Amino acid sequence: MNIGEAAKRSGLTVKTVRYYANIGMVTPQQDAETGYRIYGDADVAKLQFVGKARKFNFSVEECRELLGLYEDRNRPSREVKALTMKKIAEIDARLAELNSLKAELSGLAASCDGDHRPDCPILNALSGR
Amino acid sequence: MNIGEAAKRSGLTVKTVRYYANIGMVTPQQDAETGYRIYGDADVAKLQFVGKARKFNFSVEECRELLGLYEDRNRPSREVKALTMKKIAEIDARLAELNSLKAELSGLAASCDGDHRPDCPILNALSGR
DNA sequence: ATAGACCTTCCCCCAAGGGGAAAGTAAAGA
DNA sequence: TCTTTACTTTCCCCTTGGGGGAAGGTCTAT
Repeated sequence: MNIGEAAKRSGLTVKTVRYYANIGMVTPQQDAETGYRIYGDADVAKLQFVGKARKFNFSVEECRELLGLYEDRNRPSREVKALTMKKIAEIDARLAELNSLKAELSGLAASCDGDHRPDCPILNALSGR
Repeated sequence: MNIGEAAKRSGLTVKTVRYYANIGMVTPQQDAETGYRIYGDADVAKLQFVGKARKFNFSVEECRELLGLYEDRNRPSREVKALTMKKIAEIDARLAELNSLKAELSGLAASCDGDHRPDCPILNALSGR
């Protein structure tokens, strides 16, 4: 099938599918005459795989790694789990960061009347006073 | 003072300070002869202000807006509070997203033995099986 | 034959700077 | 005074993960 159909079946955009081909992540066959990319069912499966992994916040490089593990029928599940745990740890770090940020901003917002008057504790805090 | 001193006092890198000058956020005077940027105390205060706002996750464009409000001695504090509340809402949305992501990944990780055997529920989930 | 829907490569764009080259300037030591 | 070193300038490419669009080739239907 052509790239449009592969994109539709995998739920990705044509641009994205072409990008994955360019970076060597999912490399379809190519029609020597027209230059058209030719996708098979296995390619579409890989595209879907990568699409899901991306939704799980894995970076493109991590997706490449996961895809390698996915294709290796003998790899230990340990490696996949390690990657997943690392990703969870990253999310935890980001959660902690955002939570403390939210607490600080909430504190600032609570101290600001938010009316027509110009006095603003938020700006005062930002300006270091 | 020169850009290096301004950077040190504001806690930013020289690159960042130069970038802020280029995009018109904090525009110092310039020595007509040497082309050196000349920063005053007011410029350093603005740089510090922007630095703090950036740490609070405000985008550069939002910092520009906050800086405008900061310089306008008559603006209503309402506007500043609105910007802050919007930022808090964004953080909340991101927190919700990350939390659900973490739940899904944790579920996957828990179902995976993570040993030497090749069977891996994580990869199975990603491949849609 | 020709229109419309595909496809290709190519190049620029986003945020928010970082890295580094080439060249000018300033300050301090020998 | 000369030289070294530190500092500054502009310029250009790099990052993530593609999006937008131009110019041009291809395919399908009428």
